[in-house]
Amino acid sequence: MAPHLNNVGTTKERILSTAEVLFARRGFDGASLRQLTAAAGVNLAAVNYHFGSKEKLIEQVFRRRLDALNARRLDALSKVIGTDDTTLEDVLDAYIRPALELSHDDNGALFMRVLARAFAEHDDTLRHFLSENYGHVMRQFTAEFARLLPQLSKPELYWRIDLVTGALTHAMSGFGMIQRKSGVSETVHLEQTAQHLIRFAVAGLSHP
Amino acid sequence: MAPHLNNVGTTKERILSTAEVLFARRGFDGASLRQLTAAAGVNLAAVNYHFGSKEKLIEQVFRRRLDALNARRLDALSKVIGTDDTTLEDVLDAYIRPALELSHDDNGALFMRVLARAFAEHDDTLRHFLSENYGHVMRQFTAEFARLLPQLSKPELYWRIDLVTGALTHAMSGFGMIQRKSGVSETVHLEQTAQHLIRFAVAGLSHP
DNA sequence: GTCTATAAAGTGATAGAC
DNA sequence: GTCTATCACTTTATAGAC
Repeated sequence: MAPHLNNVGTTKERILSTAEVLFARRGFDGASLRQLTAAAGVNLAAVNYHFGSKEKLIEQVFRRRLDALNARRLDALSKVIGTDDTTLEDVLDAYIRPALELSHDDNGALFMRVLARAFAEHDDTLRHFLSENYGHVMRQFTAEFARLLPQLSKPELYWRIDLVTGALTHAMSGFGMIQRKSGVSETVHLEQTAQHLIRFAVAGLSHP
Repeated sequence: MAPHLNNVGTTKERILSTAEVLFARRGFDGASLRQLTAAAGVNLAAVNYHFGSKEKLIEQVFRRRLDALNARRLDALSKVIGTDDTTLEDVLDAYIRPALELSHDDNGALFMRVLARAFAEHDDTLRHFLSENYGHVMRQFTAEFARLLPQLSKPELYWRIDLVTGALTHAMSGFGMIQRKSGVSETVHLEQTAQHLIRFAVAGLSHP
């Protein structure tokens, strides 16, 4: 065996995949370009050649997953709104399910951990990047929550969304590592988890 | 003005307070001993003299706050249990209020951010240290939740506690930075926040 | 596009004077 | 208990050969 964690795909892809794993495990500061390029089986200089800097590599790690994830969220949302009988469950399903499904392919679960880390870091540069590029998604979901929960004041609603977001981010960063019982299929496990999270979020958002 | 962030107290105390601020802002890896000792207005060598290593300094940053915080939590818990009419609200109040009160003195709010960071890091050494030293607190609260929510299966209960913990950790790491409306006193603001969090947690734990 | 070599700065930790 | 000076490394980034 080669002394690499990752030796499939192009150099650029290998770097991105390996970065995801190491950023999840040791953080953005904790994972050095030397560890990363060694694990990816590429040359140290390759990161700067392909991405320009470590900072830009970090951005690309987010972009690779979030572009697809948020597109699927908005797509799912557009399919449940606009009718008279849209429920809170429907909207939450559109938000939660794409993230849970992401947790099932290759390193998707690790990416959710990277996301949770970024969330906790409170780093201004990163927050600005995320809000700039993906803020519209959260705004669209928030508008829908406001429509479905007209009895809540704006501050009250924002409080609850913030709490639910904290809970979901935390839960999803652990999901994928949770042992599912033998005899329970992957599909059923995902379905059960989705129902757990959705019911919790409904209770947290709509309690009297 | 001296070029320091912090120049009151003993050297050891200055290091601890400054470490709390910088660890909250830049993370454990992100804040170097050089930045830290410069900001504290002490000599670089002082950290190793007083604490032995950066790792042990980090442990002391946690100890300084968590010893008091968890003692107050257990004290509050002991005062509400044992009677026939203990409610879920009472138990959650015993868990949440000490943390919110901590957020109000000097850098307490920043410590909650350090805690949220540690939570997201998934670092084994740190998790082991926290579980070893403060795990009994969470176990005692969990036992009380189990007693008050007998209709929930063990896995179901653990799921919900995990989600609530994620929400509270996230919320408290932001608390203290939230602008309170002028005209609302510090005491009232804390009371309102406590009620928010408690009601959310009750809903999340006890929904059907 | 990939390599080696190296620059320039930063890291935790320590020895030894005061 | 505090200081300076320094060791031994690691960090990101880049210049220039292939």
